[in-house]
Amino acid sequence: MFDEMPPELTGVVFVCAFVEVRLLERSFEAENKLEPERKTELARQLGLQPRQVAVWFQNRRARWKTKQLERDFDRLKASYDTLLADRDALRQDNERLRSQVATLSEKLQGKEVAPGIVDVKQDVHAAEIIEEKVPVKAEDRLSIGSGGSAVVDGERNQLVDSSGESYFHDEYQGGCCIVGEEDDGSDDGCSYAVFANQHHPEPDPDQLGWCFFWN
Amino acid sequence: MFDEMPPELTGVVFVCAFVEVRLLERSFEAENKLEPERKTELARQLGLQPRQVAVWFQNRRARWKTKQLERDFDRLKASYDTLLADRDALRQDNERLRSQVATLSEKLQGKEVAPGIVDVKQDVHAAEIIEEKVPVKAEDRLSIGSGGSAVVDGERNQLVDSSGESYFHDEYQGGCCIVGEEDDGSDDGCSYAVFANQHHPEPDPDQLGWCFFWN
DNA sequence: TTATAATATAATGCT
DNA sequence: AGCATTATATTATT
Repeated sequence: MFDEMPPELTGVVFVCAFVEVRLLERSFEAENKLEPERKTELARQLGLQPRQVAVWFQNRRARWKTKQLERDFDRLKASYDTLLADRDALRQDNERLRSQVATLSEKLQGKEVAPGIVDVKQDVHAAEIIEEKVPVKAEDRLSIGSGGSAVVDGERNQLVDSSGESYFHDEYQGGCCIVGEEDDGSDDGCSYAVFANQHHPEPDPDQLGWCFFWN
Repeated sequence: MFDEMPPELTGVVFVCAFVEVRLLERSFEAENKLEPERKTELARQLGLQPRQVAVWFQNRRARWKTKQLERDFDRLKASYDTLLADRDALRQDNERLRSQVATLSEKLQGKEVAPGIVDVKQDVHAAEIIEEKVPVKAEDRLSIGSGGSAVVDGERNQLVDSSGESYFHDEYQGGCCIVGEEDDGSDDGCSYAVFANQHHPEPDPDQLGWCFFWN
């Protein structure tokens, strides 16, 4: 393994030899930045040039930043999925309420005229919203995907690469699966899960992958 | 500027001297990958080792990938913002509809009882859904933030920095609300909504905020 | 002016 | 080839 090592000053990992790198790592965890004194101290402990220690910290910061971007992406993705499900739920609820209003208004036909608000702005939110397309598979982006919230993706990706530029080869199609339980402590807790996606906020039998419940 | 240049083989940019790098860039734009023949050809044209050309392409691909991740993040962020605004609009509409239903139900007092759906799950979407907290300022991450869509942020960020590690100063807390409908086509469609978050896909009683149903 | 943060780039070795 | 890592160089900042 050390065959290729040049005779001159070698890399940090080799000098620090697999064990002492942790010293650098621990030091980095404690403090992102490197004060001059800590630098010389670390250099002394590791038998490296202070310059090398400084460089190591610089590169370590760069690495951290990249990883952080990946983490943030995954977090945002999860939030997005949640929010999407939330919105779709609201759409449906909205639909339900509209028909309810319609029903009630009908029943009021004999009495008074309905307050006149009923059918205004009927389906604004459901129909006119621009479809969002966002990248999906975080795992495809980098080898170390967080693995979270991959539950519902994957089956229905349509391989529509509209941009032709992204590493992502499929467009986000939506979909969410949530399982809950009653919080009142009752034992017969009914649980439900439904699927929907943003292109089909209305649960249509064809797109509806499944629907189950248990207790 | 060339004072510090070592006498031996210098870097690509120096040999290619500010103008000819474009040859590499153009070549890269045309084709991400580098076939052996193109490699030798480029090396010949630029007076570089084929090895150096290969390395240049490798590093160039890595750079591109990083940029791509940033672009994808910004895209996702924009979608998220749109979606958030969308959801908030739906919430408002929902409120409006609910009060409308209440009003209509009141007016019906003399006739029949309202269909029994009215006050169950009173304000689920508006009140009980946990506020999502997601990373906001894409501009803070990099100097070249997309700059768009700051619309919906800011009001609901709680500045809870649980990790203390992120460039973003607040953490996502999860929260989801799903509403479904029976897919059997029956008209009395039963709808459900449950809560969960990404850290607890399994509904655990402690984390489960609430659960409701109606029909 | 020196030091350093941030960034871009080159090169090496491993898989 | 892809990837992680180390190192050097440039620029902006303090």
